[in-house]
Amino acid sequence: MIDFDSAPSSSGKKAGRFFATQAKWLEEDESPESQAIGRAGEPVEPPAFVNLLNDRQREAVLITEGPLIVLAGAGSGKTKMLTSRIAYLIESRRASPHQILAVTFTNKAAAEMRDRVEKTLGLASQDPGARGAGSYLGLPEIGTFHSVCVRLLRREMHATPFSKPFVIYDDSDQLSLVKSAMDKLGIDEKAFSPKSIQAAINRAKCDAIEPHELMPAAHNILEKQVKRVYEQYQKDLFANNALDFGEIICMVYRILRDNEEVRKKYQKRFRYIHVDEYQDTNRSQYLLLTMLANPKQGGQGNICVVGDEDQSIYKWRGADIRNILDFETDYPGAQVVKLEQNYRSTQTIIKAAGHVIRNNTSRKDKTLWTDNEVGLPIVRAQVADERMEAEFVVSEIKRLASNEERAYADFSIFYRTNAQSRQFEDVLRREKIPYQIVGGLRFYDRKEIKDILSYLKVILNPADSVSIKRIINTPARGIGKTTIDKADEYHARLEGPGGGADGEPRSYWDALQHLASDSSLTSPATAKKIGQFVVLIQRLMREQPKLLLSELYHLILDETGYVRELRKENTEESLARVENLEEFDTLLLEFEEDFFAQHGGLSEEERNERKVELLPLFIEQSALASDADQAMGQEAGTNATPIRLMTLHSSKGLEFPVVFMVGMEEGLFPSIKPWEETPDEDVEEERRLCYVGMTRARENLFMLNAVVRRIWGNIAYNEPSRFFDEIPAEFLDFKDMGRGGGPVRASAYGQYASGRSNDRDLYDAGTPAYRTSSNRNELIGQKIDHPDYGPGTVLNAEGAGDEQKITIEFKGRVQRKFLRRYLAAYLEGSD
DNA sequence: TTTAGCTCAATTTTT
DNA sequence: TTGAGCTAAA
Repeated sequence: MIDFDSAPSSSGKKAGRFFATQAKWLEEDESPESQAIGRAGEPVEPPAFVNLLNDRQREAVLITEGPLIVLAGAGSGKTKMLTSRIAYLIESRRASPHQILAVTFTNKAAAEMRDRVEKTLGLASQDPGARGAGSYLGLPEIGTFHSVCVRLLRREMHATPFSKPFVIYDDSDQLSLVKSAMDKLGIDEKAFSPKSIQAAINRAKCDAIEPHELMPAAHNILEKQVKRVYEQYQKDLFANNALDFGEIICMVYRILRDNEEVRKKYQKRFRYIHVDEYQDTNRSQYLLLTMLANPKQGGQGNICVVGDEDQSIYKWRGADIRNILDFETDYPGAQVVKLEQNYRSTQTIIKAAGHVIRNNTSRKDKTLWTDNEVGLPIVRAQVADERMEAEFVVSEIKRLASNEERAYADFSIFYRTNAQSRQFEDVLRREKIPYQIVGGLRFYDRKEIKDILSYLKVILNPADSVSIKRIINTPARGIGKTTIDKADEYHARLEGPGGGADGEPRSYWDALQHLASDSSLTSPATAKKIGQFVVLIQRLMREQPKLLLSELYHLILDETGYVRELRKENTEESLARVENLEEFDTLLLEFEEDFFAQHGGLSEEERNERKVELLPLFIEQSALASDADQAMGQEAGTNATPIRLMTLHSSKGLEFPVVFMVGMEEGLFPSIKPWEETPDEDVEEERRLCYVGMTRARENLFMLNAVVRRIWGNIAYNEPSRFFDEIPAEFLDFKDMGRGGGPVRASAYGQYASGRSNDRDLYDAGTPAYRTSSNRNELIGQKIDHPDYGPGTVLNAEGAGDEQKITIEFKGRVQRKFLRRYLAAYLEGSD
């Protein structure tokens, strides 16, 4: 039943004995109930860490064989269970670390899991070199879907279309390539937005659908164009030696599906597979897992998936909730364990959140409970507007910080959309309270960092046309649009039939080299400019093998004058970019140190030999890393632990003693358009988001709505969120400060069109922002007869109510702006 | 080739 | 309202 032969020989006496009794005991009875270690009379000594688990967690740890789904509620000790399980598999010699795979969705989750497995196994102190080294030193393969797949692709390069190291394209690189593909096909960007085509391609990739499998409806032009672009895009992607995020997964799936040798290798190797956040997996990830684990495909069937359908908030990104709901069908004989005890929050919070989520229909039967204190009621505060909202939150934070001696790091503010952060930032800055925006612009997404990374990518992989185009005129060297167009054209000719003399495909880089050496193709001046760029890149490529990564970086800066240009610009922004580049320098140095530390004890000579590995490794991690550097972006000079501001989505997986959920208003949260039909599933996803937010709070939870809110420069009167209605009053402490800002006027546009009524409503709600903007459209095009200017037409309207500004065009294309209230009398059909 | 003004769009974003 | 991206002028 269990193949012990491949397990490493037992080194410790205790482990060996444990192992032997364990095996005997498993043979006697395999039912899960009997597997609870520590039963009276059982002569088994389980590792101490197993006894630190509750009954359900322990059950999930001890069901090692066969498919297992763990439905883990919020705060139920899921990570503890998973790490214990992995440690237990190793400790009991069921598997060597090498045979264990665990996939997560974020680097952070992977890092935490690695860390905790090490700690549980007591390895951390003995072998500092093992830190973060993943499978190098016999630790389990723990990583994100993407990092695990990229490592596999590097190992199995022979099964990929690549012969040289590949680079990874992020979303903006991808968009560039989509645009260039559209350009090649002569598709007008105005007729079909590149972004929507990019989104369609990614949707297909989430479902592991290849271009030839797309079946556009006969009358659907958009779908037909998507198919064409997708085909071209894939060709270009591979010609550039590049992968996008979706392709990383799809390619591994296809390799496992089509290449029996590789499939068998990994099916054999990964004896125990774990998947975290299973509710967020998409179709392609599901198929990939099937290839590795499902016995129907030859897998060993030991797959443990952990998830919570109530926390599935990424349906819109391709997550397929069926994966979790259908697990038991996909894996017959699957065992189910529910972790329902919450260790995080007060009873009030857990019960209130439970009432909210109960309104969803598509869920499994699972009820969270807790032994914790009842705690304080949830504060539901109604404020006048978004400014008051920020003032109230900050004053509460100040009050709790002084009265209850809470650290700023104890607080967190969650909002639905990033745009909502501004009010809070303003007030926090004014009050000199340190704060940090979580999940804003990634460090690696900053322009200056992306520019330098593009240089590094081109040095590593000159076939990468997207990166070349990014840097060919950065900093400016007189290569503008005209020249780029010419180069594109020439490249297309090279690529086309009869292009490469030897039949080899010609890269963009090749085209540039030709253009530089043959001025008859363009002009002497242009050829010279291109030539300078080509020489620069060639020099960098030549130097690369001799240099450390950080030295190469400095060479790039020197040769391009990148920092010099920024300093010359001497604006606040450009100087901030210089700082980021310095930060990047530090990052490179740390990366090098880590690398050499991991391969500890290298001689000078060996170091010299291996330093060429640095560049590809760094490029890879920079593409896949995101929140590792999340600590950055903190305001300078605020060393104190900051208040965290983030979207509800970013809050998943975190917890805070005090949580403020703001902007709890219909239209904003749940995010719906009142004038459109919103499918129930969409509202359910919003509700899960609300559930996620609430269950982040340990002790105090505040939920706020503003009576008036400015959205996109328009004024909106939104009803309080329906989620308030779903929380029984006994859990709420209602504070109404809605009139604090003075009398509330009705909107300029009067009547409110929503079927919903709410007896907690204190005001006749006005017009939601979204409606105002449609009224704006009704206004545009209207005729007017102005006493001074004569007849004219409304061109545009900004703002709302009395302050609304209207642009009018009169005879002779004369445009004037007026406040609407001065014009009301002259407008047709005006109120 | 650069840049100043204009239009247009506008949830959420683990990689 | 904000910003990104693009067209018309310097």
